Amino acid sequence: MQASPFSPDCCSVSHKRPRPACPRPSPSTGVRSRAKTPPMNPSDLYESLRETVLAALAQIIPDLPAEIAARVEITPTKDTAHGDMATNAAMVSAKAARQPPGKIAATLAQRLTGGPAIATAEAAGPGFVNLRLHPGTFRALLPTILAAGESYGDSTAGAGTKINVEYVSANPTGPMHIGHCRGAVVGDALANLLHKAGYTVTKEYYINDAGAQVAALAWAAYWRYLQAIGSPMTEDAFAAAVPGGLQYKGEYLIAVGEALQAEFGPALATPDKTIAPAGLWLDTVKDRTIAAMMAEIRQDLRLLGVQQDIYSSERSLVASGAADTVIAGLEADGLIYEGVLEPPKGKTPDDWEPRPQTLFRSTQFGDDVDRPLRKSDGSNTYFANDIAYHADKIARGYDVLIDVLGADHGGYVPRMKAAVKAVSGGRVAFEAVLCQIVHIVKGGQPVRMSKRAGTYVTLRDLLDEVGKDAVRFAMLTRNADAQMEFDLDKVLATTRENPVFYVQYAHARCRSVLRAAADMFPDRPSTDLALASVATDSLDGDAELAVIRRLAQWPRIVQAAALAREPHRIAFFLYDLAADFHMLWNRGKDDTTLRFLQPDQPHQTLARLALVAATAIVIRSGLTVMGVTPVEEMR
RNA sequence: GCGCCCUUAGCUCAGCAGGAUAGAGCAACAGCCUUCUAAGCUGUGGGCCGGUGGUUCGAGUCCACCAGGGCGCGCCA
Repeated sequence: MQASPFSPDCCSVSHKRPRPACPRPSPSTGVRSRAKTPPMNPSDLYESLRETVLAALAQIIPDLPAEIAARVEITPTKDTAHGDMATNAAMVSAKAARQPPGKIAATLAQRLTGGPAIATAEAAGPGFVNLRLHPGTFRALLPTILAAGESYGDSTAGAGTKINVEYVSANPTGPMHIGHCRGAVVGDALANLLHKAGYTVTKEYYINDAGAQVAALAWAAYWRYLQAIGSPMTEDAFAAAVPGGLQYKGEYLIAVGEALQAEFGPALATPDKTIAPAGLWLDTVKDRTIAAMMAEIRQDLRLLGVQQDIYSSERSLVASGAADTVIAGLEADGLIYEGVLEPPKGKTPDDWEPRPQTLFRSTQFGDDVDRPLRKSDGSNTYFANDIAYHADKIARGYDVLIDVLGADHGGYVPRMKAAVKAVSGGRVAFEAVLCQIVHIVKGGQPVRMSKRAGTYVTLRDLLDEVGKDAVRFAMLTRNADAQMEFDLDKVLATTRENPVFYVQYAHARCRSVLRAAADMFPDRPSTDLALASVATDSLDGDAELAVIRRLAQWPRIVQAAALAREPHRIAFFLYDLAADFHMLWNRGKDDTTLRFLQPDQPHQTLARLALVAATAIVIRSGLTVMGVTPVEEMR
């Protein structure tokens, strides 16, 4: 399903999964059961401060309900005049405590001031408590990051939850085009993100190789086969004989036709080299063509940096009888009946006529209307097979199924959600991430994709032109939910306005400094691990602390992005971190004593190297989630 | 006609599960730099968060209605 190869443009859109109001009780470890057993992550500074605040709050309000405590947040302040972090603890607990928030805030501030981590705490505004941390509290994070490496920021939020992310799932009817690539990138990055957040993740591709489209593809390949063996038929004559006409006229099938000729000789045609009865060749040609197309698609995906764990075939699902079994199961549950649907209001199709159909009672699970499972020729609808496919995933033990779909499939979501609920008995959650259309722009002009006009922009073309990293990063600089403009010129720009470049450049600069340091101080190991034990007290500049403050946010960004299923947040975080780092770097332009490497100041230099190395780790870690290569130097 | 999504600075977009004075880049304006830390730096101006009501101590964020844009609406996937 998803982005059919006929979608006019590119990708698609987003979603809005009804997020479980209260993050769902969660099977084993509560995703959010922090009220009881907080999944303390010692390297998450915000989380540990939260524990401190909750402890202090519990002394002021001993009988504070757990659901109130769960709403207590520690957030970075927007304005450093307010300190480093703020908590809403007093405001959210005011009602339960029957005290004005200002009073609670004042008491809380008093208790928090002067702790091991907190320098000052003061009540402010409508009941915030602003926290100012000892600079040493932030600096202490550097050894933690350096020792943890790229595992810094890993979360335990998803522990015990198995998630299947299905994405791309393009019809195997041709090479991938730019319309597929947003879903591919978003799905892949989302899966990486969920993995980092502690979920057990499977990346999956559903091969839609059972429908009429694939039959049409086989006919088209057969035409190329006839050409390969020197058939006298004209294209028009052939097209007239094909049910539904000759589709898929792209040249990419020529090689398939030639391969068929090489394997079978003239055996698939009549002796006079015209169309043989379909029964003699259709399945064979279908097999070979689908295999060829999938090889093509997998190659395209590999070039995009996407490698899925499982490829499931709709065709084999049907052939194995699994689809029939699942439908029979629903029937046994009384969820299937023969009935006649009402025509849609306001827009009655021309050829509408009431007709009894085999229907699934999706309305029992929140859908608008019941949905047909069989076509008039007796075969399954796409939906019917998709139910079976999702039932298969459910049987494989996942707790959450996420489908990354094109926006044009938004209407499909409620019925699939209903089906998953029905099949799993409500145990498994179904979520959809919808990707909006991407408009490709080049030189200020829209690049239209039209098969008829022959301007069929393939993913391969796009990758050749701008490269995998730029494509992936750019696709993640916008919420999947919203339409996006992809400017081919801008993603190649080497300026700050190109986030791909800007972030890559920050990482390259970090690495460059570390390489230079190795030359400058050959006797002082500058590995991450060695730097974890250097004294960092000299890091007290505003720009230096700004970078560390940013690094401290990484774990909460990962967790929030994973929970919201929004991988684009990683891209924005990296951009901000890169900006902080570049600013620090630029300080050294005017004032050379602020440069990282000071040949006569080894201790100060090592402290700065610790900061640089930690920054590189977090950038690398974020880029890895996005599937973008962290480069060592800019070329 | 119905349903879902979107609407934030001139432009492209953020806004982290309702929190303080709504942010960034580009463009504009004003300075600085001409560097081997190349692919600039610093600062300024710029907003009725589509509109109107509502819920709340507090709304860009939640609810209702309206307007504009996108997608979908039986045997296509």
